[in-house]
Amino acid sequence: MALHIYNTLHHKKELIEPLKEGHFGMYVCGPTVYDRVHIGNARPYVIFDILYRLLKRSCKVLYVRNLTDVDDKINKRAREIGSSIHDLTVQTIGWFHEDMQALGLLEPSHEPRATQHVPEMIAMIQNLIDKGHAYTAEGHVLYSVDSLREYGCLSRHNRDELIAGARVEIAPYKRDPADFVLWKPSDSETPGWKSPWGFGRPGWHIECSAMSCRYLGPTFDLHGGGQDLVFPHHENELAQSTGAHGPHTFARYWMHNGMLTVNGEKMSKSLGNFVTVREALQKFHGETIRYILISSHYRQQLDWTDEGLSQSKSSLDRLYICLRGLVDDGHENAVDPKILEALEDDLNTPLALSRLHEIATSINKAKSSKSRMQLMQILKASGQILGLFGLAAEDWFTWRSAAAADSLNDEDIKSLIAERIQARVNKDFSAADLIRDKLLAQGIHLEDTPNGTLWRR
RNA sequence: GGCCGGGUGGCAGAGUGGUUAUGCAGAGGACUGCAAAUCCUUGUAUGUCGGUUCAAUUCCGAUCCCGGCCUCCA
Repeated sequence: MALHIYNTLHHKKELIEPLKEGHFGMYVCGPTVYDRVHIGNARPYVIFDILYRLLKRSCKVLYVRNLTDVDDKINKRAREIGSSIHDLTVQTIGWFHEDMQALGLLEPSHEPRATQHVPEMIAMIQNLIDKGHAYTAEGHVLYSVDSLREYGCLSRHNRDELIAGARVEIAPYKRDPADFVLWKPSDSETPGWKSPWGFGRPGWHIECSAMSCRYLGPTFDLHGGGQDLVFPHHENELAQSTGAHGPHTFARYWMHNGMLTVNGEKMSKSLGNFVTVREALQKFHGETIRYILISSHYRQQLDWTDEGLSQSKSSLDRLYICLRGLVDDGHENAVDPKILEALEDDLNTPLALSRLHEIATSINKAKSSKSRMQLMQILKASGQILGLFGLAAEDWFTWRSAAAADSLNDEDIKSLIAERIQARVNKDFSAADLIRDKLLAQGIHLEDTPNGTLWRR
């Protein structure tokens, strides 16, 4: 089976066929760098990381994920904390990379920054003006949604509804309330660039149109992000790019992930109900966070709970227990075909995870050590396409969260285990059990095996 | 109001027009000094009401409820 993905543009699953055989170009909207990313922000990055890993098996993939480092929220935050915009964005980008690394993400091919592509944006805006898709008004350049018949086709909004929408900002310089800003004037306090329309800065959407074209060309394969970007961000990107490069298609496939919720409500900065990736990492390993993020289908909503995290931890423990004793021969191992099949069917990660557990069961039931080892290698390779099993099993079991930094350290644990072994040799089982209880109270699980006592957190 | 998605066992979460995943938690058994891990067994799950059908959790319609978007959003 070949890869099928649900295309937002056509509202159905479609066979993915690259524009250029053997090559694949994808663009994912990255963060606006004024603050730590939260778990909801991280969901698409994890999802598209898995798509990237899957595609890389058969194609040369150009994966572009931008960094938005010019935005009014950045300006506001910099003012609030008395930092320069440059320092704020550089620091936030550093945090972002730390968080993404902790979640086990591969680096994209390109991570373009908006501020480094202003000339491309200016050229594109000029192009839109020349083609009659944009107009200038009071130092602004606005996109005229009226100029593009298909405006609204991605989000299925029609023009009448947009005009009726109560939340549209009706600026006096707009010809139409639904027109959106391509370029706006800056004063001496806000960052800006010289342009044919005066000193100013780009609007929100133009950077993605300009940068996707710069790195992937006017037509490329797949564009993705969260469902909340469908309108207005992606609709407007589509309008800009189509206006500038039409009639060529912009992105051929659009892919959007469902929202993360907390107590059934969307996790968002404005509601204040968000958990930053950083905060979650204080208590749980990045792989546990990744596991919960892929334990439901990417287009479904996912409710973020502590219960879900601990279930994910337990599920991962089971898999890592199976990988104990695996001798990695360094060979590229085969991924289980059923897992590939699940992923190729619109990235069905929960089904892929269930298959991982079936393999785990067969490992535990394996009769010969040879077949056991073979299955272990399949399990590891199969998990890795999901971005799991980035650690050796023993490192997974001994990992200690920052939140538990004052709990027993490895040396304490080892010496208590040694004490207990001595007690068991002496048949002093009550002393041995006392030590075991003490460790368990600290979250340390012991396992007596024929080859000695194993422990895990 | 418009557009879109969803309601599955104690919890999480897939597939599927008939035999009904997977994990977590629970119960019983095997194993163990006892545990743990593991294996085996186990649990009358598909919001409600209709329709189509030999057969519906799955298809169709209605209805109730929940969530998302409608110019801050991943």
